Amino acid sequence: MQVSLQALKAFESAARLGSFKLAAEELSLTPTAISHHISNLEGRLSVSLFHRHGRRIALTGTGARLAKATSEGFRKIDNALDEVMRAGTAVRVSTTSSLAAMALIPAQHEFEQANPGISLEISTGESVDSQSYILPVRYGDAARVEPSDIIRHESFNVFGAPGMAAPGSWNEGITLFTTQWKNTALPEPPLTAWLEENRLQGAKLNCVPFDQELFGIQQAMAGRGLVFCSTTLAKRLVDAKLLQSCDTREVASSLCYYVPNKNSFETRGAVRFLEWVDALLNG
Amino acid sequence: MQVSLQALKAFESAARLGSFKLAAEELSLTPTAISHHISNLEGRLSVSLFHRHGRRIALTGTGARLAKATSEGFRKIDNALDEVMRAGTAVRVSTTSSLAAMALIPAQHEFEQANPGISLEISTGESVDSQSYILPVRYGDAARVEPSDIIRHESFNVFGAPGMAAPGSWNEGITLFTTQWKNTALPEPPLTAWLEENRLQGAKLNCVPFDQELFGIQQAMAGRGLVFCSTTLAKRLVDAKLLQSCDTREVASSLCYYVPNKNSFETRGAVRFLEWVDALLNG
DNA sequence: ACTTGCAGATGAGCTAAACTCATCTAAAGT
DNA sequence: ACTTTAGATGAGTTTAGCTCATCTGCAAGT
Repeated sequence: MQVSLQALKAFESAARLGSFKLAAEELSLTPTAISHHISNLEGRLSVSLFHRHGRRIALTGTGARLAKATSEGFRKIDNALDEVMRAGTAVRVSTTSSLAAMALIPAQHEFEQANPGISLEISTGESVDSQSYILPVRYGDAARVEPSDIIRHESFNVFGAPGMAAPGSWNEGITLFTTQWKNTALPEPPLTAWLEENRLQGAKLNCVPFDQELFGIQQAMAGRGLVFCSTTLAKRLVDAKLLQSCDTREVASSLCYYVPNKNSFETRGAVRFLEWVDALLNG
Repeated sequence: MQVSLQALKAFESAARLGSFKLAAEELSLTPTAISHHISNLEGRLSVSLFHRHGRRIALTGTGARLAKATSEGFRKIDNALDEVMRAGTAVRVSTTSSLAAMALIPAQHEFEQANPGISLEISTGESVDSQSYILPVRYGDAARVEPSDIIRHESFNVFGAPGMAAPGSWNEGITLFTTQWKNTALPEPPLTAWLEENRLQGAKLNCVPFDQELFGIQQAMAGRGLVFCSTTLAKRLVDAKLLQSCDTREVASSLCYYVPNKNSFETRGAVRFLEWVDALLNG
């Protein structure tokens, strides 16, 4: 190889900082090493890169041109490296508020315990969703999604706080929190199917819709009524006895959680996360 | 330092060529070295960069992203390095056809003899002129040029082939080749001043203009007449006895050869060339 | 099915590149 | 004039990076 990349790195740093001493600090080397590198470089290129006026140095014209190119080149490489490095030691997941709040965030610590060295970042919101290196967990119509991308087919049931859970009769004018998505492309929660399945078509229900399942669940936990929601979201709360189902039978829906291009996520962290989330939701 | 730049270089090459073997050839290393570098890199980044299917390798998604950035980064650096390296070992000069053909090119070999390790490239033409790392030697009006940029104030005289050189009388209807620049911004060659200086205002001259001094000089050398041209261009031919002056007195002109921003050329080659060309034209 | 050849992985050992230390020089501040 | 600071220089030391030898697994030829 003609010129040493380390020498170039030293030069780039010295050129940018205008001092061998500072470059040495930046690269955790001695000023001597920088000096050697640069004179080596100047020798190989038979060009002088710095003017030396005693202890003061200044780039020559050629030096300045080279510095510009090396700085840009190394910056490009360093940025990519940073991204990749984060991809190796962290998984960045974006998902719906409800799944994040009810399932993923409460279990986040368990993931990190089970996978030391991989940190899990969970975020919600549109803006985060489609940037590169982010693993999006979306909620959608199973019929419109690549089957191999699906991580959980959703079922629904009615849940309530322990005291509320088993109403003597479904005709007492019970408040039932339901969900009405803002996004009209999403299939409706299968409330009529559930009423049929449980032979409660005639029940006297006071339905109160929210635009996110999360809110209805919180209302139910607080004892303000029952909630018709997905079993996935309720699971953890049921296990913790903060919520219980009403001896009713759950019904399947056409909703599912999925990860677009699931199989294209091949980093260690992403693979572990996908295994873990599968166990969490389906296990 | 976190990751080794040589490892990145190895990775970049392997990614681009799709083979450790070919990368090894490109970098003059053994395939083993490439393999070590890449597994080192994968270890440090805790990411796999290549899929291995037996003896076949393919980039992972992460690998492809990193490869794109490293390729671009290193390409930028390598290009700059190439340019600088040429700047150190070669001077690239552009100038007028006349100066190139009559003065610089004939003496090119002498420069390279006197400066081993520096090669001199001489080119003419508009397109070459203002690209970076090119040292342009231009012909122009001394009054409009930064004095420190001037390398030669031009004088003019009349020359002819040895047989032709001393006409018995200036009234024999002599053919005189002159120059009429295409570029009207250039001062005219000082023919009237020369005629006055030599008291030949009344001479019977058959003036034939060309748009470059070169052509008139060639005509004169071929014995077709005399030429009114700059002493710089004639000098070498006079020394070689291919041309001689007519016992007339030369006159100064406002024309000069100059190098824009002459003092900003600080490469070894450029400095040597400027010293040399000064000696060549003025010495 | 067996052989041969090829591409890459792995581990040990060696070499040269890269780093540091000690010493020196020149300029700038005190 | 004295001290301090930034860098140059040369010799000595460390370690990153290379090669060699060996091993594995696939694919193509016989």
